[in-house]
Amino acid sequence: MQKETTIYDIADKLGISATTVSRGLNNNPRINKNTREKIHKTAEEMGYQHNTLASNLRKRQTKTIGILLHEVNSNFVTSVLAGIEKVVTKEHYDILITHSAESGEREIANATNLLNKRVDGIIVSLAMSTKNIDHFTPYFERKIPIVFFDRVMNDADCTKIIINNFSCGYNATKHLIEQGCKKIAHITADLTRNVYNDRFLGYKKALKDHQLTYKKDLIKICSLDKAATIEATRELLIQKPDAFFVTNDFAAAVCIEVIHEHGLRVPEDIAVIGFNNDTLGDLITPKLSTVDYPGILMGEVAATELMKKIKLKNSNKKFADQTMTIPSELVIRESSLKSQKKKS
Amino acid sequence: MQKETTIYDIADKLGISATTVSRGLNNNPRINKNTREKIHKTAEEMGYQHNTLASNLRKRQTKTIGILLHEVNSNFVTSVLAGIEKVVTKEHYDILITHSAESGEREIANATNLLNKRVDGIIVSLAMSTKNIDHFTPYFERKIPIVFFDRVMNDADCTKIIINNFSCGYNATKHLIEQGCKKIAHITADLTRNVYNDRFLGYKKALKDHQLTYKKDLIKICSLDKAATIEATRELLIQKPDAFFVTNDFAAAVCIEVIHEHGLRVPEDIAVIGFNNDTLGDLITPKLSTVDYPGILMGEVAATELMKKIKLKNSNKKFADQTMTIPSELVIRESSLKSQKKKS
DNA sequence: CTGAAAGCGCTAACAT
DNA sequence: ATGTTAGCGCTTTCAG
Repeated sequence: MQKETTIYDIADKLGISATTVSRGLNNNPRINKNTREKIHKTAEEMGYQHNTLASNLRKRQTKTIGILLHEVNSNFVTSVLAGIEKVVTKEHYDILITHSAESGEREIANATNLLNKRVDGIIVSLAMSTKNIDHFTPYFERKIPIVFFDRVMNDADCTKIIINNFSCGYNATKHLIEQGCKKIAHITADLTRNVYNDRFLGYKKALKDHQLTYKKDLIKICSLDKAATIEATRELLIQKPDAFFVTNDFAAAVCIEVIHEHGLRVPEDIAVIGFNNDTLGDLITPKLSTVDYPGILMGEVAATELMKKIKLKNSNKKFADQTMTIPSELVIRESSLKSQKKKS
Repeated sequence: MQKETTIYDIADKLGISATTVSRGLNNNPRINKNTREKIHKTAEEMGYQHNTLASNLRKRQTKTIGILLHEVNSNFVTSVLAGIEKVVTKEHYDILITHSAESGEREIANATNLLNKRVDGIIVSLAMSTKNIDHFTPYFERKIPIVFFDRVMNDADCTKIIINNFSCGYNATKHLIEQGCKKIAHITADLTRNVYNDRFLGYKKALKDHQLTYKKDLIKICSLDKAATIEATRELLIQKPDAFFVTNDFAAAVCIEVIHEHGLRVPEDIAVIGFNNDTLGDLITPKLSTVDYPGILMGEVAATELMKKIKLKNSNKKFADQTMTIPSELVIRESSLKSQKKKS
C-alpha cells in the first residue's frame, strides 16, 4: 500500500481539524453544511478513500456479519445467501462469506478467522464432518450473536432456523406409500447431521405407521456426490426396491439415471422423490418430485434474527434463544406418481 | 465488543514487553523458545484472540484478496472459486467474496468497499450491466493488482484470463452444421459482454464458412433465466430451426424442455448444444452436448497471476499485463447427434 | 534476545 | 459548530 490521502491531509489543505473532516465525511449534522460540502469536494479531489480498518478498530464495531457455509454450490445455499443479503444490506451491514467445503477443520479455522476479524455476529450452517460446536465457545463467551440455520446441532441451546425435516421425511415417505410402494430405499448422508437424521427418522416412522417393516438393507449412507450416488443406487437396486427417497435433488437425478440404465422405468417400476426443490428438478425426465425448502425465506429469517440479537446486545438487553421452523412442502411432479401411471 | 485480552495484558501478566509478546505470538525466531512457549500458553489461557484489524492497519497490508463475481449460483463460478482458494490459501491469503447479482451499480459499490477494506488485489468477472471499468480506476492509480477472468473488457489493457469464446462458438456451430443442420438458432445474452459477443461472432463465422446465410430472426437475446428462455425458445420455434446453440447449459435444458412440449424430438428434429458443461448436462434426457469450460483451472490461473502481481508489486518490480487463454473443448453427448440418430 | 517509543488512520470524549 | 487529546491493538524501527 502506498501513501494514501488521510483525513489529516484534507484537514491541512482546508485549514481545519481532522475531527471536523471525519465528522463532515460521516455527514454529522453538527457540521456546517458549507464546511461539509467543502470537505466532500476536497476529499473527492484528493482521491481520498475511507480506511475501514482504522475506522473499525477505533469504533470497535465492524458492521460486518460472518457467514459460515458448508458449501456454496447449491441452489439452496445461494438462495439463503440472497435472503441474508436482502435483510442485511438494508441495515448497512457487510457480509463476509466463508465456506468449509464440508470439512470440520476448515469450519474451525473459519470461525477463528471471523472472530479475529471482529465480525459483529455470525450465521452458520454446519459442515458434514463437524462433530461438536466447541469452536463457537469464544463467540458464546463474548456474547457475539450466532444464528444457526438448516444444519444445526439439535441439542445445543441457541438460535436455530430450521425446517421440520422429520415431517418432511415422513410426508415424502407417506406419499410413496400412498402410491403403492412397499419397498422404499433411502439414500442419505452422514446421520450425525440433523437434517439427514431427522428425515431418516421421519422415513422410519412413516413405514411403521403404515405397517411396513424397516430394513437396514434399504438404506445407503454416502457423500451424495455423483460417484457415490451411482454406487449406492446400484447396490440398493439389488434389493429390488419399488421406490427411492433420496435426500437431495442432485443425487435423486443421478439415481434416476442409474435406474434408467438398468432398463427400469421411473415412476412405473420405481418411484423417486428428492429433496430441496433445486432448479434441475423440472428439467430432468421424468420431472422430479421433491420437498420444497424455502432458502430465501430461511436466509431472511436468519438475518433478521441476527440483526435483532446484535441490536439487543448493543443496548445490553437480553435475548431469548429460540428455534424457528420455516414451512416446507411436498412438490409432487412426475417421478413419484406410480399409481396414476399404472392407470393410464 | 466487550473488553478483549490484548498483548499488553499478556505482557503484564508475564512481566515482559508487548513487543516481545507480539513477536512471540508471530513465532519470530529472535525470541527465546522458552519465552515463546510461555507466551503462547498464557495467550491461550487468557483467551487471547489476535486482532486482525489492528494488525492490518499497522502493517498496511491485509493479506486479503477481493473477488468480484457477477453471480455465485453457477457451477462454473463455484469451480473458479475453488480454484482461487486452492492457490490463495497456500500463500496464507484470505479471500473476500462479493457479488453484484449482475448489477453494474452493485459492482461499483463492491469495488469501493473492497478498496476501503484495503484488499491487496482483486479478481473480477464483470456484471452483465457493467458498461465500463472506470470504477477500477482507483485500483489502477494505486497499482493495486487486478486480474479479470471470463467476463472481461476486450479493449482494456490489463491481465485477463479467458477462454477462446470465438472458437468455441465457431466449433459448436460447425459441429451442428456437420450434423446436417442448416437453420441454427442462437439463444444468448447481452452482447456487450465479451463472452456472449465472441461466441456469437464465432457462430456467424461458422455459418459463413459453410455457405449458410446468417439470419437475424434466428437470434434471441435474453436474460437466460427460465421465463425468458422459455419465451425465446417459443419465438424461435416459429422460424422452424433444426438446431439451437444456447449460450449456457441451464438455458439449453429449458430450451429442450420447450422443444419437447411442442412435440418435437431432440436431436432427431432439432439438435441442441449448450455451453459450460454444468453438472445438469448429463442428468437430463437427452444428455446435453456442450462446451467444457474449466472453471477450476481458470480460478487457479487467475489467482496465480494475481499472487505474482502482488509479489512483484511488493518488491517494486514491474509486471507486464497479459491475456491468458485457457483451453476449452466440445463435449459431444446426445442432444446434438442428429446424423447418428437418423442412421439408427 | 528483549524493550521503549512511535504511529498506522480513524473517532469519541471532552472541551470551547 | 469546531478543535484538542487520547486511544483502538498492533508492529516496527531503533536501541541495547
